[in-house]
Amino acid sequence: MRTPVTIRNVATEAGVSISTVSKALNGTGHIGAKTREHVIAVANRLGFRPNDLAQSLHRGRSFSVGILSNDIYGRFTLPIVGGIEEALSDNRVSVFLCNAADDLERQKRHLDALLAKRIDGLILTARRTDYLAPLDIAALGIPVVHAYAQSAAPGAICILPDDEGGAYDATRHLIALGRKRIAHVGGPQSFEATRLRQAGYRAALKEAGLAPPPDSELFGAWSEEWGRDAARRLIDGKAGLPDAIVCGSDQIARGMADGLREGGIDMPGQTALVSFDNWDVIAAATRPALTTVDPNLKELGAQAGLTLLSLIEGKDVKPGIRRVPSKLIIRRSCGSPDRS
Amino acid sequence: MRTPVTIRNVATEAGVSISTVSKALNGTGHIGAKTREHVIAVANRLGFRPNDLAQSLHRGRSFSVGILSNDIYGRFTLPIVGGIEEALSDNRVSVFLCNAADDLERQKRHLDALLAKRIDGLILTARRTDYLAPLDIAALGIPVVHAYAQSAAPGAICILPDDEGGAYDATRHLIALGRKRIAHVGGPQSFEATRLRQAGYRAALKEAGLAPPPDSELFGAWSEEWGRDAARRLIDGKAGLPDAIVCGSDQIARGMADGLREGGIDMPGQTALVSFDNWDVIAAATRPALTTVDPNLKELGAQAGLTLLSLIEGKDVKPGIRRVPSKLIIRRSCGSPDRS
DNA sequence: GACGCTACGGAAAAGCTTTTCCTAAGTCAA
DNA sequence: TTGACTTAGGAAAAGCTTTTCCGTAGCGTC
Repeated sequence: MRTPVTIRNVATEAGVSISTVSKALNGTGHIGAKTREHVIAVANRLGFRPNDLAQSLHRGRSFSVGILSNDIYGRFTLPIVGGIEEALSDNRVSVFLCNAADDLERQKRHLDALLAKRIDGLILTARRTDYLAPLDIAALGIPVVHAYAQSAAPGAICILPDDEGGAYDATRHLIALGRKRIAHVGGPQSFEATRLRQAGYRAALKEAGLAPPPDSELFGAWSEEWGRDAARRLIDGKAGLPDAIVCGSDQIARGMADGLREGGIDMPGQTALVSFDNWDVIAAATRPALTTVDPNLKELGAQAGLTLLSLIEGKDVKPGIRRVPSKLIIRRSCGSPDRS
Repeated sequence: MRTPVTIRNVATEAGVSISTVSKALNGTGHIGAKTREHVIAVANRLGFRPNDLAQSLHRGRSFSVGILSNDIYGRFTLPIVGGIEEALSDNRVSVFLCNAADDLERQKRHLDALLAKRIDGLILTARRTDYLAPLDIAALGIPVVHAYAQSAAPGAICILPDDEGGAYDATRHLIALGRKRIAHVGGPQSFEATRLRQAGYRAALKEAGLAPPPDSELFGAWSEEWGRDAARRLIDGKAGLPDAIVCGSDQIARGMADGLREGGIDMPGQTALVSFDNWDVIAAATRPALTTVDPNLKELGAQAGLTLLSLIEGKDVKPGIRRVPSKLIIRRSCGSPDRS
């Protein structure tokens, strides 16, 4: 392990003082052009890289932030963290990743370490959008943004997906394709996301002068198995087969597609499907490939990162919930020309 | 944004010098018990948290490391990074996450930032195990470990999954269950992982005095579609249906299972399946649920983290490739009692 | 030649902590 | 009472950088 080159090494080699090196490299003070060029050449030759820790000590800003995730293993985490990392690294800020893992003791340890490292700010992420972060953010003394998580703290800033708007758009899309008897098969009702997606579905129906068919708003697990069960219920139901189904997630939709196909239903001919998540490994592999609402999680992460940056820079940011618009990804399951 | 409490604030409040505060809090030097208790009480009351940056400057170690991932969005990344993070945070080391995204310019920027922040070490991860990191690690001057990636650099340390051993175990398991005509349906031959899994399958067959049935070693994409195609080829093949199939991934196996079921084949009765990845969203949802090789990626990450820690602490670590043993996760597809 | 102004670079202070060296006070033994 | 030793705490230096203040030299003008 090599000792990094310090400003003193450069000063000695260049035959000037350390303040001259600093000024030459930073273009500050008054350093003659010849001296400046000479110092820069020496610094480059020696591979001098200023010690960021020392700089941070002096400038009062570390150009690092923490991501404290409550679910580092969850599939939503990847695009969110990816979006955060990209937005911040593009702005010279490095990102610590910490996994709290639903463990308050671990969370405390991470916070202690991050605060000791004088991070400029913190982003909290969770597994589900209705997660209430158990954290006194005011006591941290640094800017905090919640991404895919909420907070009971006054003045909190939360960046969330637009579940209601996404379901509204997806249902509108089906209506625009001429579908009239549209069912909704959601996840667990205990999830706010389930309820918001249902609300968006209902809003679109209402606006079109339609109503949900009888017994066609169903709820179950976030699983393919529930999707297959729901398919059987809709095939066997007294109300007749819906001509379209809004599924609460790609997994449910995949089960629904398998169940309908095995029940002899042609998709999207007899029944069209749309769903949520744009979880590619599922959505693209389902037969037919799923038209699905992409919650734009990478963009959500990027907005969280940039919002935190604004806070760090002392800009005014309006507190509260901000919802990132989703995108409808068209594949075959809805029956419109495949645009993917 | 509140200014953090410094050691000077504590010294002033406690009526002692800053060196006394440092000694009292660290249990160094000679500080009387009464003075020590008083200083600690004041420090706690003020919420003093030593500035880690200043400490790092003095002690020459930052207790932070970098993870430079070449695929932050890939599904292998989650458990690897999770394992790294957990192992290191349990040892007081914080983890920077950086996404190089197959972009040498971005990679350079990240490295510059990390080296300036005087990280203690670096872990490189990639999307595939045969990725050769394009990096002169000797020039970094800090310890480096590769996790799920390789390096042409002499003395490099690479932690990889045991693809060959996992396929060997899975195939041995099928043989132990009495299967005799065992096919192999892998991913792209351009992947080292495909070739190693095939080698493990062949080793187990050879050891049992068996041979691959004719036309039963097939290769295609990492996709369900390829799995369905392969199912048709095996059903229609002249060699007769194999009584077991080793699939190169869960995705391939899922397509295989769908293809076989739709071709009227009973699984695991007529044909048993094993596969690779233990990608839960696929493996558990496949009908029948997949017996699959878990490459133990979280453990791989943990070992990478602990290996880096040993390097940082100046311990002797043998260079080269280290393979983390996999685990065979038993579900229904192999035909043995469901132990999951 | 004297005075004033500006460019230039060095020394010192500052940011925050830890460690070392020094000094004073207290205690004990002769 | 004196000398030796130990405890206790403060001042200064160190880690690495940036910034400010100061002094000197050079140049131009009167």
